[in-house]
Amino acid sequence: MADVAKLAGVSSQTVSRVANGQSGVVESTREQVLAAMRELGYRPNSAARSLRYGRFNTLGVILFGLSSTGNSRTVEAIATQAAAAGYAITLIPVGVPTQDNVLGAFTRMGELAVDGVIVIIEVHLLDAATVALPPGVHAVVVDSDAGERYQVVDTDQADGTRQAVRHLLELGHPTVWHIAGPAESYSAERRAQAWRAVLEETGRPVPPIGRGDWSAESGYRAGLSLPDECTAVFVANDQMALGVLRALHERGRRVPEEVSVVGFDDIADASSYLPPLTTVHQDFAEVGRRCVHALLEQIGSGVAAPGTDLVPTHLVVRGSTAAHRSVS
Amino acid sequence: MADVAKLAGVSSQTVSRVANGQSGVVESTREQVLAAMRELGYRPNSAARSLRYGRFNTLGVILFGLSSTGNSRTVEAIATQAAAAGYAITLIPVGVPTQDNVLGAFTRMGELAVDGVIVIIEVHLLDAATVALPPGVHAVVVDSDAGERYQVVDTDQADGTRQAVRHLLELGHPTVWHIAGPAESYSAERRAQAWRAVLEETGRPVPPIGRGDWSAESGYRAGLSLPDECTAVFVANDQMALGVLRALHERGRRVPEEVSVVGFDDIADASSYLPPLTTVHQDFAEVGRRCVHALLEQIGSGVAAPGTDLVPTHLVVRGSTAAHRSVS
DNA sequence: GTCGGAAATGTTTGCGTAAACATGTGGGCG
DNA sequence: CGCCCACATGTTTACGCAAACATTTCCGAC
Repeated sequence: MADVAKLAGVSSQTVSRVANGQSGVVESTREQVLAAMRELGYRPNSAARSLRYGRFNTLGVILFGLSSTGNSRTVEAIATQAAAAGYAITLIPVGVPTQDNVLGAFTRMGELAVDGVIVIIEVHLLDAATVALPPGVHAVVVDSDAGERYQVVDTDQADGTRQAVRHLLELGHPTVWHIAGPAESYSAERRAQAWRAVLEETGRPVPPIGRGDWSAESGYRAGLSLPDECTAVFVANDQMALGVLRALHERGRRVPEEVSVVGFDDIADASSYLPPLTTVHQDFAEVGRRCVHALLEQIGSGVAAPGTDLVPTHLVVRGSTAAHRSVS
Repeated sequence: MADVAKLAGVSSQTVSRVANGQSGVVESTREQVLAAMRELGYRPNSAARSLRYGRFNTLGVILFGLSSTGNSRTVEAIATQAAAAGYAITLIPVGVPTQDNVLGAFTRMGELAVDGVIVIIEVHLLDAATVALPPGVHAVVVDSDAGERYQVVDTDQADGTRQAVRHLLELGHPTVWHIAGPAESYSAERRAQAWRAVLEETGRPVPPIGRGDWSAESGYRAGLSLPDECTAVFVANDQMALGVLRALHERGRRVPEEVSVVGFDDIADASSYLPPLTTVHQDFAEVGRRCVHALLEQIGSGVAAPGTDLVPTHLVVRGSTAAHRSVS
């Protein structure tokens, strides 16, 4: 900056004013400064800026992985929304979501150049009081039930599940089987609980639960283990549903004629599955938007407002569900 | 920091030494300082650190979107690898990859707190000399042919395509149709060129090319337009291949008995498609690793080494391809 | 006892920026 | 014609940290 000032024949303060587009600089001077900037390839040093302002204009995102279905879309929405507000986002990946690793990420994050963090670890470790964010850090948590201690943005998992299960029951299926996600996952647990609740409320038998790890492959394995009397399955995400479709196909059970399948997420591919998948639509982008909005508000006001913000879901009926026909 | 120093009864320099784990601090003093840090919840200010050191320990990633299949996996690998080297990564999303937007991102990036950038915009704008990174910025570009001006890490698109097309020809198909990605995409063009080259080398007729936008939905539409005489299709990515499978299914054309389909990417779901998809495996994680490695080296040495680093690909044969049987 | 030297700790300084304050310069108005 | 004010620009300072240098302390050797 000093070099620019010298070349333009002005003080560094004037350069600063030009760089920030402040008024009070006469046009001819501005031109000179801009020319000097171009010539020297001047670019402001954001570290110094941050130091001066005490803010980084950066948000951190702590996540377990981008590969899991919705995360990348949520992160994308966060990035877009943050960019619109003049914030950059920094990714803090946590390899394996063990307690130690998560704690480690929180610690590192504390030293990172961020004004606040969004936590998307998908694992209900935050519920345990042993794992806590450093005090004084502005944070918004996605998909957790730590709503009493943190500001939480969550998809309305329970409602989406209810819609899915009721849809199947209304089609005349005697009951609905369930293939859940990993037990450590908060979302998986929520969906499983809601599934069980609907069955119990309506007096249906509750079949044993299947488990997968969100991957299509695990869904395939779970699908192979489904008993023959099963005529309706609610699968905890679309990718596992894809695996279930394949398993049922290999076993010669036609979908939807013999078995109805419902997924969760409504990823872009779901409408191209064979058959196109009936699934619960989740608005990842909206989750991202609300996270950023809530976090920026928290940073701006300086106070956290614990509580849970639920983003609605809705069932999208496609070709993988049909009315139950009793075995003739 | 000054507060900690006062509370511990030492100078701020000693606090600094403790914070950085330097030697030359007697145990009792260290204890006191650590205690004071804990009590005050002290966390070092990374802006000041960066300002002092002149480095941010942060890499920027300029990308078009995380939704496109491989990007999220590449970014994940980048994040993991960077974290291992003590670097954080900052995402710089570019909404629509127009020239203006990309230029804008480059400009913003110049002001960002990063030591270098990885560009994953998937669009061959960088080839045009009109769009250039700010001079003096350390950069590595993914999937581009700007290898003469930048350091490029690329998947061996051409070789993967050759393997795919030859595989189909060896199965006895008279020729191979192609459904390409968007014309703006560098990868799409590379794959289309390689496909055409193999057909020409082997003296096969070159059928008209189909186009999609990488989405399953667009693959579905392209699949509906395939003529009846088509017995083998090479689709530019797995998601479009999924759409093609659906289109063929709806048209009553059996895969692989009547039509063989090959995809590209080998995403996790591909093995669960109906039928499991034969596809070209791409090592996204390796791409990410090499990017980070190359970039860190460039930052360390201060000099760029333009050139292209090709990550190999290989064909994974599954159930969507079979020997050609002449129409009887 | 004194001196040298090593180890522990303190002091000064500058990284690049922008706010706050200081200075200069010109024009309008009484 | 002089005064004052508005506006353009310059100077000083502090942000938090750590390198470089300065000082203190303590120990052993003579």
